[in-house]
Amino acid sequence: MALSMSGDDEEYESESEQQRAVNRPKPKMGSTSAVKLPSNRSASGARRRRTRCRKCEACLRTECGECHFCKDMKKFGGPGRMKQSCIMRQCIAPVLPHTAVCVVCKEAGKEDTLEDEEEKFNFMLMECSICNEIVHPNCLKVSDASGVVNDELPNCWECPKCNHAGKSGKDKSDDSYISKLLPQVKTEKEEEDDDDEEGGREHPFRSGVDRKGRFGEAEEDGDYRDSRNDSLNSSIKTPLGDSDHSLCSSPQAGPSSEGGSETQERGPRPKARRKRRLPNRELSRELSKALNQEIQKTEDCLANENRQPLKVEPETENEEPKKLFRNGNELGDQRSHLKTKEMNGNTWDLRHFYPSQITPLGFNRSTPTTRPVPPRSPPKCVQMERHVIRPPPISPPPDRLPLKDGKAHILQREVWMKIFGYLSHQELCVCMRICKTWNRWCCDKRLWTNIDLNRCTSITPLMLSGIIRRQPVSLDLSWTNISKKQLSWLINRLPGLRVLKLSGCSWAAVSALCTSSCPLLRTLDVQWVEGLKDAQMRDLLSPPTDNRPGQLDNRCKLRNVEDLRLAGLDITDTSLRLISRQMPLLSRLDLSYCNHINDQSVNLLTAAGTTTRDSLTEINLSVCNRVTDHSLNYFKRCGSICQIDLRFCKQVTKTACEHFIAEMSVSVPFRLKEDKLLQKIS
DNA sequence: GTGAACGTAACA
DNA sequence: TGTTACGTTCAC
Repeated sequence: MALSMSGDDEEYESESEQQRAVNRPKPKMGSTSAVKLPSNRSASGARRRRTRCRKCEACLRTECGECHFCKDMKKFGGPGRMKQSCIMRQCIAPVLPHTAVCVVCKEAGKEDTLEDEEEKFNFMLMECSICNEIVHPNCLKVSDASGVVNDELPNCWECPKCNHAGKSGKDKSDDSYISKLLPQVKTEKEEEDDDDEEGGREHPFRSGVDRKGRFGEAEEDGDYRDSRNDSLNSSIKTPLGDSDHSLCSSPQAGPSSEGGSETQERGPRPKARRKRRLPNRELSRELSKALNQEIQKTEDCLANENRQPLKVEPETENEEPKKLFRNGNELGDQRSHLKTKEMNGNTWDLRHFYPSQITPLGFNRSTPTTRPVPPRSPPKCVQMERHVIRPPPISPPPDRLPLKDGKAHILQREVWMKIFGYLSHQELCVCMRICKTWNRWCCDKRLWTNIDLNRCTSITPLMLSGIIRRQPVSLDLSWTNISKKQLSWLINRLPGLRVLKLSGCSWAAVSALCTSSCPLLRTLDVQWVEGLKDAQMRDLLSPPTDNRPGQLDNRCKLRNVEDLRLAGLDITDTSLRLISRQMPLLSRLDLSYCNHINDQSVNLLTAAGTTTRDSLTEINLSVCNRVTDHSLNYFKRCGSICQIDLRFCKQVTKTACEHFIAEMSVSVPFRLKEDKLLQKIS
């Protein structure tokens, strides 16, 4: 490529223009788009394309063949126009290409030849996210300069020059809002870093506790004990994304600088740290006021650190973060009931009236008329789609916790991970505030396989990015006011999602499933979804309607679902026909509280030639008042049936159940676990 | 605002 | 040389 990596704006532009003139006299699309600078005019170097790390979990995957981009590929029968990587193979840590060299010495990265962590850092190539220049930190002869290492992306920092000049990926001069808020938060960390330096290196635990205490802004300059208590309190309010604060604005780390960057300065060399910008006390006050807004900005910061161009959208819903905090304690921790006092009565009641596992207790079908109306309009999440939120790698470095004296803690990361595995998500959020290393470790997706946002009254952009960063296998968004756009955004970024719970959401939101492909989904919970009837079910189960080239796929989007929860829906046999055809792996089906379900429905599901006849193992027909004793005869056809829930079916008699058990006992022994709840004796 | 399209960097 | 896919532009 003829582009100069060290060239200034003019040089680059002119060259780019030349190319444009030569290669495409009449450009239809972008010309040298892959290397053309973003609108950031302060950039001084050509932007270097990054490439796969080839090591991360995503890189090691094979193409799914199912996603939008795979379908475009020629190998999968598409036209090959989009030229994008499989959604499942989006590299978590894209690296600089092998051809990248230092703009000063023209040499490649030399960290591999060194042992010492800090030396490694000084001799590795670092790309500035602002000016795009790639240098060895060691080659910068700037004294008393400070670079800010991007924790999220390998070999990425804000170089001392840009950092010193106060430049940003965003044009601060044009955005007083950001310039007012983001730097303040950074400064908070900078203050600590400065303190660290002044007082020598601090034990990471102590340092971290202070940090989180201040960050949560519970108190100003509280002592250790106070700040610990405060942090615990604030942790209860910790939102999903909140703990990413420290990750996002963590000034240090980077692949080779982990720990090393915490060591003392070495002469005039630039080092990765942040500069003091505000007195801490003043900052704390400011931070207290600005914290809510800053949460959203943190995500912008995060995205910015990922070197994605993004627009800045001021957070207009100032009270949002409070709600976010309140709901944060829901995260996967069913043990917590702390939030119930703070929730409105309606939501509180519903939480208790509609457990996810329906256990009919006599309440009737009319109850759902008090379906929780989302208390607020869905929050804006427009900008979320511009962000690339990269999930943290499995087993993020370092291997051991760096200690005050420069040594490493005796326990290895995996031992810590086992310990973290015993903690609730709330407690993990506390841990994430302790120190940078714990922050990284606690974000490991193995600790977040199940994220529960059930009944969060407001799903915010920050929460969405927090979810993406944790890549859960199971996600419960039941009774939330998530919007279609948000859900679509989520689904497309959770390729490994197996369990999705959307009960009580609106059809408007759930309809996102119609346009998104989630081939790995095994459990889908759409019970009590408002407006979900036969017509919507057809949309949900029918193949994609996109007929553009490469988009042809006649298979059901939910063909691999094994567990389908449809309680409380006004669906009829029309839907059941579709289900029996389109879901060959369906094993568990919940049709409780479905008033239109009758014997004929059961007949359909168990008819000869249907896959459900053999695949069904559990069926819930409780409180289906049109189901009669006759249905039990149909269930005798099912080869794999293990549980039939007919509780509170008015037209089903205990006698019929006992008769069923007696007949089946010849081949498959059943018992009555409860009244009209038939269960196979294993 | 969104996503398709595409030039071309990166690499085998 | 062929393939993959990053980063950008622009039509809708």
